[in-house]
Amino acid sequence: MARTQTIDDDVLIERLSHTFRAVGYEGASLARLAEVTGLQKASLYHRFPDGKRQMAEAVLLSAGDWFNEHVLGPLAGPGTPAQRVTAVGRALDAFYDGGRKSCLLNLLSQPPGEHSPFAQPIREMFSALIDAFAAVAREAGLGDQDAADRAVRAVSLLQGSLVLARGLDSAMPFRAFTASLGRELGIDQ
Amino acid sequence: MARTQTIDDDVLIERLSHTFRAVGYEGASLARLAEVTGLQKASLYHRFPDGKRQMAEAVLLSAGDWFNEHVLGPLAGPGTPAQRVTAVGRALDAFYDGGRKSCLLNLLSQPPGEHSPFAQPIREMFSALIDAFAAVAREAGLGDQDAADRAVRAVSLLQGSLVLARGLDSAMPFRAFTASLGRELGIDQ
DNA sequence: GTCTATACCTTGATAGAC
DNA sequence: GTCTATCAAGGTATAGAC
Repeated sequence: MARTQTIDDDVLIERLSHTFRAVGYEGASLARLAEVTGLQKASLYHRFPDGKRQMAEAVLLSAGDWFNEHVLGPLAGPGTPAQRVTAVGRALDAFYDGGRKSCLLNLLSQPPGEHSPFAQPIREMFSALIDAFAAVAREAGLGDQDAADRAVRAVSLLQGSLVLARGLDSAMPFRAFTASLGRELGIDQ
Repeated sequence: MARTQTIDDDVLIERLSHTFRAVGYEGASLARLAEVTGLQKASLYHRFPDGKRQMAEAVLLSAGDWFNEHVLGPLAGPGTPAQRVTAVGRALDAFYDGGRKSCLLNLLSQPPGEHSPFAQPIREMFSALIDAFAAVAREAGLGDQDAADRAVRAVSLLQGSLVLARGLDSAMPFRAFTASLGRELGIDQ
């Protein structure tokens, strides 16, 4: 035994993600990451030779893939704007577990020093979500400027409702966000 | 020398606050805190016998005082709702330096273990701000439920715009928030 | 009240056996 | 591919002189 992989890449990433989202980058010590994955630290380094930073990058990349498939894709896909936004609301609810899980883009925004290796992917993912919201709002009939403003507001609301949900230890703010997303983007429901 | 206090309590707290808001709780090492305050670690422990946790608590308390004086007070004070909200918008702009500084309530929400010593004050401060926003919205003529919903949205927008401002490295989302605060609370401008 | 010096522990990371 | 054992560095915290 132990010559073959004991834990699948997907499961591994999932558990790392869970930990980073729960305690943040600095709070996720290697000892903790080893514990939640059931691997020893040396085994984690075998999978991620560049260490913790690479683990977080992999988690961020995985989250980006999920977002592309379940959020950005559907937003640009078939169906009426209302249908698409409703589907995306459900996807976000699943992704953030009804407001119980935090967003990596928030948690990874404040760690190492000034030039974080996560800064660029974070910026890109925020921008992509804003653009996708703005596009669907334009499709629903809004002008360019109005659609852009509402898209920024919608992403702010998403992030802020998650912060508030954690701070209040209540799912309510996030539920209010998902319920209001369509209206926020100027889409009749 | 060195038998008398070399740095005033207010200045000390201010510099600690600046650091916690810049790099978060775990990112704020004692070495760093000593450096920014100009004190040695042992001197910090003389001022805060319970160590780093107590420093963060003091910073949180100080921020709470500032909020009471410049935000919660004015919101309940004299003037029309529109005037009060405008003044509070300016205060928030100063407090968050136009979106360049983060919110302690976000940064301190995710650190030590499950039962953070900051959880309760954070919850109370979020609740107080929501209540204050709701009260002024009711004064402006909104119904109880509508006012409560909008207050939660306003606080979510505040937090989210700060997250987004940091992630995008742009003041725009936060500026958009302060500009829209009155409208958000149902107040004619 | 602040300092220098240090104790002690946890951190991220590596070496080498199996 | 995973393990045990270990390392140097940096973390929080303390002792004791001035």
